[in-house]
Amino acid sequence: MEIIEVLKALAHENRIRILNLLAKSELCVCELENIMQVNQSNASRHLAKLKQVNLIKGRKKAQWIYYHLNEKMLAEHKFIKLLIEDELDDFAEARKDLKRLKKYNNSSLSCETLPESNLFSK
Amino acid sequence: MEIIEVLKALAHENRIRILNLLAKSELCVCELENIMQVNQSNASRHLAKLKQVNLIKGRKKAQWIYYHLNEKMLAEHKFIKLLIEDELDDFAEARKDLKRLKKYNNSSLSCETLPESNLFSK
DNA sequence: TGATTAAAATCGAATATCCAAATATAGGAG
DNA sequence: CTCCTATATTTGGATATTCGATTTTAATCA
Repeated sequence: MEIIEVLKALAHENRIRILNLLAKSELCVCELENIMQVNQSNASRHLAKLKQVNLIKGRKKAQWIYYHLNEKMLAEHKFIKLLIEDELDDFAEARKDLKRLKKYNNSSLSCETLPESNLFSK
Repeated sequence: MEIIEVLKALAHENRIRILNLLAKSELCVCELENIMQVNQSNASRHLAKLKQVNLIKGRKKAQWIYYHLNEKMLAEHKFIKLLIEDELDDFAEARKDLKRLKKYNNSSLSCETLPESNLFSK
């Protein structure tokens, strides 16, 4: 594990937004796409970079891959945990993401029904 | 203060090495140049980026500018403090820098005498 | 089997970051 | 003032990163 590589992985708005969301709940690409309002290619690419440096892990379930934070990594590198938990409150975009996550959780949408919905009026 | 900008400033080997050194002692550009064995332009450029996001501060003394960590920033963003203090032990280049810093401190060299010395056989 | 769909990988283009070398600035020292 | 030296900035080119669009892979299901 090369610390500089981890820092580079952390130094992108979309990747920080993903970590912020995954800290609240496990999510798959299609959910991240909708909540963050980015396209599939973008979400997937940034997830790949986070996975590459072991910040997140994927868990396959049917045709979806649910991503979650790699707790082992966070335990071994406390600064990352601190960053995600304590530093994102005044990052506007991350706050909006949490609002949309809440809206999504309150709806009864799921991966199966997301495509035909327009919860966030794409 | 934009957290993403700070993360970008942190995501470079030479800048992390600078922070690692400044955590041990206040240093000017010519000292960093010698200890890190990079050229003047390189040291200066990375210092500028660190200063731009408020991670370090400069203190002018005669013709030298001595740089030190911005303690206020570290106090307000604990994850940075944790990163610098706890995560660089197994970053080989940073360890070498500390050895050279020690060697420099044990020598009786200073900014005045550095140019004509060849402590690190440039 | 073939159609559908989630996710990953690839493409070329745009943008950003990096570098060393050269130049500029600014503050002593003579 | 002029020369010298520490530091900063600019330049031009190389490399890296990012992007949306598209294609590929792999799993599901009719």
